[in-house]
Amino acid sequence: MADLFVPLDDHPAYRQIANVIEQRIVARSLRTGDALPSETDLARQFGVNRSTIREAIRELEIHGLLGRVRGEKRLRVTRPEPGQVSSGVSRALALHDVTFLELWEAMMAIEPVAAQYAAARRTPEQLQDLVRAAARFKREVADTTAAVSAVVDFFTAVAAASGNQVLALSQAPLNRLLAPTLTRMIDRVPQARARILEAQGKIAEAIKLRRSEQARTWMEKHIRDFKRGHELESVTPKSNK
Amino acid sequence: MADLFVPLDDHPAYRQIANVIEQRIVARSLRTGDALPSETDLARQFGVNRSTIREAIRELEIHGLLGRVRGEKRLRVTRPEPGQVSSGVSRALALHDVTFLELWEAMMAIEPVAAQYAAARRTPEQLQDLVRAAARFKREVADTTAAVSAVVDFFTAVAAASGNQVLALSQAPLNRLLAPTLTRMIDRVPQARARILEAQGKIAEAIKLRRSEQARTWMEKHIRDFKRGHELESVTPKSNK
DNA sequence: GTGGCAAAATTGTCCGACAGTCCGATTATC
DNA sequence: GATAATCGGACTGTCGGACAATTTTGCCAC
Repeated sequence: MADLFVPLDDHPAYRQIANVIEQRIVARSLRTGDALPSETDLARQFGVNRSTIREAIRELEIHGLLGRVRGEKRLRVTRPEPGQVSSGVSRALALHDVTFLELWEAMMAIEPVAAQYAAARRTPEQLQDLVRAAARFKREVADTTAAVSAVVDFFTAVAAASGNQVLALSQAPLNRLLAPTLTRMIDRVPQARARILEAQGKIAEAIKLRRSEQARTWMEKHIRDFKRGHELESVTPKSNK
Repeated sequence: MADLFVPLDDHPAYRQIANVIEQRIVARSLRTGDALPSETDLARQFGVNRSTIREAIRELEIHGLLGRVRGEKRLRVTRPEPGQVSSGVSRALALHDVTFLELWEAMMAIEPVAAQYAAARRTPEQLQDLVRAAARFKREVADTTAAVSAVVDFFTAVAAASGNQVLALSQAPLNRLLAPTLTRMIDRVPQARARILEAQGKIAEAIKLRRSEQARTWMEKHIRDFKRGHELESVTPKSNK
């Protein structure tokens, strides 16, 4: 079944070069923060033209392996940040026309667990971030855009507090997908804001008091609410179209 | 917490161009399969040099939004495939030095749920893929590399069968992280192979019979085994170093 | 050392060019 | 008439060189 030969694809020089540099980075031979040689120098070392180097660099830059600190010129090795990486994932998902149900199921799988671990492991700073996001929601509850953004930040803060980078990175793309749906929902379902407020309060409280189980079950309720909200919003298609 | 304004970094022309094209794609104004104009033509349309266009294109190509069918020259709009996207995520995670525990917790959150939905929704083809991966493990059980790859394929097949693209895409990066650990474990812990074999059998059976709960609990056991295996392997540091 | 300044280096962009290859149309062959 | 060989054009990958804008560096005075 599996083909005997794989097509040799990597031919383009810029891709090969990108791979070489990438391997250096993952092998830690080039370490985070190290500055890279200049493009001209790289071109000389690899024996190719600068244009070619540039295309290779672009690839790594996009993957978040290379970057420059604001206003600086020299390129240096950086660690890919969750936000950067996850944006690619969420765009991919958006293009695949994920349904709300798919998103919801994934959230249901991840968020409660994240909340549970957050209760167990959160640092004071992480707790503060989380509380602050909740406070922001409360304060900006009338402004839909700000409120939605606060909800997203709350989820992000919980995931960060879970002390698990894998969960955090898995969760990040979900946020971006949630935002549009949530915006509609929050506007059309009157009780949504109050329920979010309550849930965030309970979850934050549980995480503060290090009650893992409570954090988990409240997060479950919270997410379940989203589904109910979505259903309510869907069967009330009054004002659109 | 979140900054109110993002610094407008997009200055470089190649980035702006990339963004413009990207927006066209996500807005479906350019649709999957559509062929793009040639680089020369794009350069003309945007009023920039071809080199600049190339750098922009590279960006989209890497994100999986653009690609070319093997051996074809024209660039066309493609949908980012999970494999492509997830490789970025797993590389990012690897660079962040995720621990086995972090990985395990995430697997524990996602895989059982995926198995559960797979039992409910799998198509005959998906079932077949899954069974085939299990069979491959059984057959190649002696060859560590092949066996590990079969395990990964099994997980992938379960996730695909879940009928949930978000879960599938969340799960994909975990595989690549699992492989190295699993390789060591499977070699050092004698009973590992037998347990994997049994678990895969039970899970496949449950999915075949559409027993959601059973699929879920067996997957949980399966994943738990990994943790035990990892602990066993860790406290038996005989042959290395 | 600190500050300031001019020179050197570096990046983003442009122009022009060429070999290798893919595509489409034309022509030759059965 | 259908298929196969052929040819020219179009396009990509890569190259070399060039230039303005900005950053970094080396140096000098304080």
